[in-house]
Amino acid sequence: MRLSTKGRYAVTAMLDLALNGTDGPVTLADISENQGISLSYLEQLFAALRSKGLVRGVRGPGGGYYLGRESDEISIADIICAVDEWVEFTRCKGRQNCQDGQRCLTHSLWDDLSQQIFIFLSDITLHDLVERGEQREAERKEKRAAAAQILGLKGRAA
Amino acid sequence: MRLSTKGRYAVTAMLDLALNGTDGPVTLADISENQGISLSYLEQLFAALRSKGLVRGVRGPGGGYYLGRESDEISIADIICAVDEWVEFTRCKGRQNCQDGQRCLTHSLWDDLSQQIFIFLSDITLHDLVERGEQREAERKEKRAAAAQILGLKGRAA
DNA sequence: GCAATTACCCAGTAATTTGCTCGGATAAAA
DNA sequence: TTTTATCCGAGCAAATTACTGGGTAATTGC
Repeated sequence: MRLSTKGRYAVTAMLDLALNGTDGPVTLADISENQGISLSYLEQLFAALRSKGLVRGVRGPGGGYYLGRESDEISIADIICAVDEWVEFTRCKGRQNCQDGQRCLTHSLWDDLSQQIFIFLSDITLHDLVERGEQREAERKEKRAAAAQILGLKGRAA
Repeated sequence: MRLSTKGRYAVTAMLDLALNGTDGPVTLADISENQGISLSYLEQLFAALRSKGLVRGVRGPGGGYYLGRESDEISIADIICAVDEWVEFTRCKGRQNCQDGQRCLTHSLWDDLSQQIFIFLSDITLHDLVERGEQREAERKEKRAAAAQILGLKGRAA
């Protein structure tokens, strides 16, 4: 598993899509402005995402991108693997000195850990994140309302 | 959170230390050979690990490195953060267009996820990995023994 | 004392990755 | 047919990764 800024860009872009793509496609120009990523770089990322079926492009005016599947069918691992090219685990390829247990042990331990991280991120979907975000948002709103009421600012909070 | 090959190198090197450092310090030359990392690069990594107290160096012949703490007191997150310089979350620093909910929402969602990965890796210690490795090793040995017995190769397995 | 061995330190640099600019081509809506 | 958008690819600056090679400082065994 690998987690770079590239992966972060891809995830935030996909989140943008999940949030704003409910009524019509979202243009890369919009995402570019929202997330502060250059249009060309987004194009690169979305080429990878598209090839993996994670997004669907619609050309022409009024066009843009849709999610390729339902947001609860797209895991964070899917997204990161799509753009990070997933250069396979370090299974001691080529290094023949890894036959005898001791030496290769650390590698297999790392592989196990890597696998765990992968599974962890495979269990989190775009939908989960959005939902969690809404929940937080609601909590915050509630807190603000409660605070406003305690302070007697408005009688009943907006 | 960030997870690069640099972090992988650091983790496998620390695993090497945890496995082989029980009777005396381990030299970087050994780790270099075991893990296939250049000596100088290891020095760089260990300078960072040392500055965070994760390893302790001993100079002179017969010297090398010890773990700085007990292996169950060193988390994977500790190691990765030590070498990856932990360039802070993208909390929309500088970008003032992130005031209004919608735009900054994706960023805070990413931050949440990043935080979750961090916590996940903070809960896994070197000791955990080593132990799990031994367990796997034992399972494999058991399986081999059982297989040998079933096949009647040795009567009782070694 | 002296030589060997190790950590420690730092400057330079090749290779790779990241993220961007630019210049286009194709598809669809207006 | 013009405009809007995805698509496509070459090229490039900056950052990061990983290494080479120069040393110095501490410790050991002789």
